[in-house]
Amino acid sequence: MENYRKILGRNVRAARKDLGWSQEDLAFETGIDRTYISGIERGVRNPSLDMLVKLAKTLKTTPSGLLEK
Amino acid sequence: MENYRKILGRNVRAARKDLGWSQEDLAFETGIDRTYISGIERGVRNPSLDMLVKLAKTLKTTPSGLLEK
DNA sequence: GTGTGACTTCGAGTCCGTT
DNA sequence: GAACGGACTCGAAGTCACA
Repeated sequence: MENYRKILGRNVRAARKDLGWSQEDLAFETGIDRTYISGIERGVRNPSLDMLVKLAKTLKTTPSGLLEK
Repeated sequence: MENYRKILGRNVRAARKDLGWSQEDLAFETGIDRTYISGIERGVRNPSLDMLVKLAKTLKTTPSGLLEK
């Protein structure tokens, strides 16, 4: 089973760095806690669809895009 | 804001019907409760990433594919 | 065969801190 | 700036009876 938490983590981190943001910046922009962002990027969290949508919007991509390998 | 719960619901229902399955069939194959499947298809639930992965695998698609418009 | 409201339980998500 | 831990709150997970 492919680990989609890891895939999501990689994609979030890449998209965030593309924007030149720190985790704290992304936390502020999304309104999501910074420790939670950290957990998502490390692949240890299991976020809800609403979270994926928030992240995707802020990172200027789509939920679908965040889950592509 | 596009409603990704509805998008997911539409895609799950379409993929399920493509396989000629009832909600009960899908519930059995995924191990998820039938009423929970119903809630996802109607867009009233906010499923986690792990749920999306389970559904995608059983429906022979990908989490990313389930979130495309 | 599906929609729906109500319910309990446990993990999603927040907030504080330290390394 | 980021990883990690503890304690907390609230909503997702999971189930049921009934329409």
